[in-house]
Amino acid sequence: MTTKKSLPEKTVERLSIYRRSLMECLSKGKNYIYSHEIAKLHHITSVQVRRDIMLIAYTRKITKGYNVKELIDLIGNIIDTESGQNIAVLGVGNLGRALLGYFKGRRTKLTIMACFDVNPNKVKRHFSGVECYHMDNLDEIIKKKKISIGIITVPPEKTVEVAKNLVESGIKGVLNYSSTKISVPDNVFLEEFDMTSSLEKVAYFAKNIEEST
Amino acid sequence: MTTKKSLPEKTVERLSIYRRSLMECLSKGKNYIYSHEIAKLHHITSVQVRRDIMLIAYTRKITKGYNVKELIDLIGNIIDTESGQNIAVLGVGNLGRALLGYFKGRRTKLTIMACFDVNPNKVKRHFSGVECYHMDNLDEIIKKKKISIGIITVPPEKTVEVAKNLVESGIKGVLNYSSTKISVPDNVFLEEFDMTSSLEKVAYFAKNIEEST
DNA sequence: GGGTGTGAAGCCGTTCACAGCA
DNA sequence: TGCTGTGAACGGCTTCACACCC
Repeated sequence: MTTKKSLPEKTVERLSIYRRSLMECLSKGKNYIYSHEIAKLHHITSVQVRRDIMLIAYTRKITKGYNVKELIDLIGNIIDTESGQNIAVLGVGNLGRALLGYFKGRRTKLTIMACFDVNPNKVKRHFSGVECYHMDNLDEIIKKKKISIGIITVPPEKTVEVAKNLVESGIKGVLNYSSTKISVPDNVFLEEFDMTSSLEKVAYFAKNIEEST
Repeated sequence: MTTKKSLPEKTVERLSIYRRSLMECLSKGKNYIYSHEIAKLHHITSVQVRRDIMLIAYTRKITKGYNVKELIDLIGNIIDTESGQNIAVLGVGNLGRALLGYFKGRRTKLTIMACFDVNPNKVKRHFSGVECYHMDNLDEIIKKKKISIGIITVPPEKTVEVAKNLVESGIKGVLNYSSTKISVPDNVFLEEFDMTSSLEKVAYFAKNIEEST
């Protein structure tokens, strides 16, 4: 359908970040912005910014700087869906609650519609305004609330099962924060983030910087 | 000094992950392992695994499969330091507590020695066994406890200041989970992770998978 | 001059294809 | 035959260098 073939992953990430700071600019009354200004905000190069914008900007009217409002809309057209997408958080531990708090009251097209846990003390309570359901009702709620994205924050030993259930319920994207890796079919997008290995990576390079001086 | 020039970032991340599952193997009494077995555990290719190991394995005695114990030690030699490294968590919100819980009782060479907050109700309390100090004492504690790595989980508006203080206290590595980007001198290793943009990325690709069917 | 858009080059990381060993 | 180690090809992303416009 759409001619726009899928953007590079990195570009999508950056566009999302640009948009946030562009919205801040707008709220400060700044209506035009240069690529090098955006670049400075995010500590990248202006070429990088222009490349990214190039990939989404069909219109080519060359003026000085970008119209902030227009750019925000342009990014929205690409990364949002018309109707928005619904999200579930799996596991209401500290990390799950952090995420719930994080997204509370954001004005994007992404809405956290439900969270799940196995702890009866958490079920039926609300966390950052989001109701908690029992894992047993996963399939039902996902379908009822038309949830298409799941964020996994359950303990390692539960991860594989939860992932399996998500996929079976027809989820389209999974963000896995558990240290246990999962696999999903090709028609589900998977992003995994391992907090331990990130930290060990930082430790490794911090050490090496020290050594090389 | 060391001839081993800095490893690729991705390799370091994976080695850290390999080690975790290797230790699990060992505890199950599995003493030898093939590259394709490691690969399967992490859903990557066996070539990738062998490449990674190639970069750290000076010795070349070709047998069938790797000695698990040896491999663990080998990875440790590369990514750990002799004496270990000390870590501080900045901000004891949900995310900070998640991280503190996460690393509690891990047997790596990385130890969380302190956490910091501005909330007087948190200061002096212990979280997952780690004492919480007031942000005002950052410099003092960092030096006293020889902390070389900081994990930032404070709210966006505090991020820049906290980062500045960390750098001034002589920190060597920073892992920034705040949505506000920071900049650090060249002699400090910086890794940033933005939860919002990860989620928006997943949403974008989840959407696109759907469309392209 | 100070901006933007972009072909071409470069870099980094992954995969292919295959040699060599048990 | 089945594994490991590795040169070479490949692909994705970033940077260079420069044309073009106000």
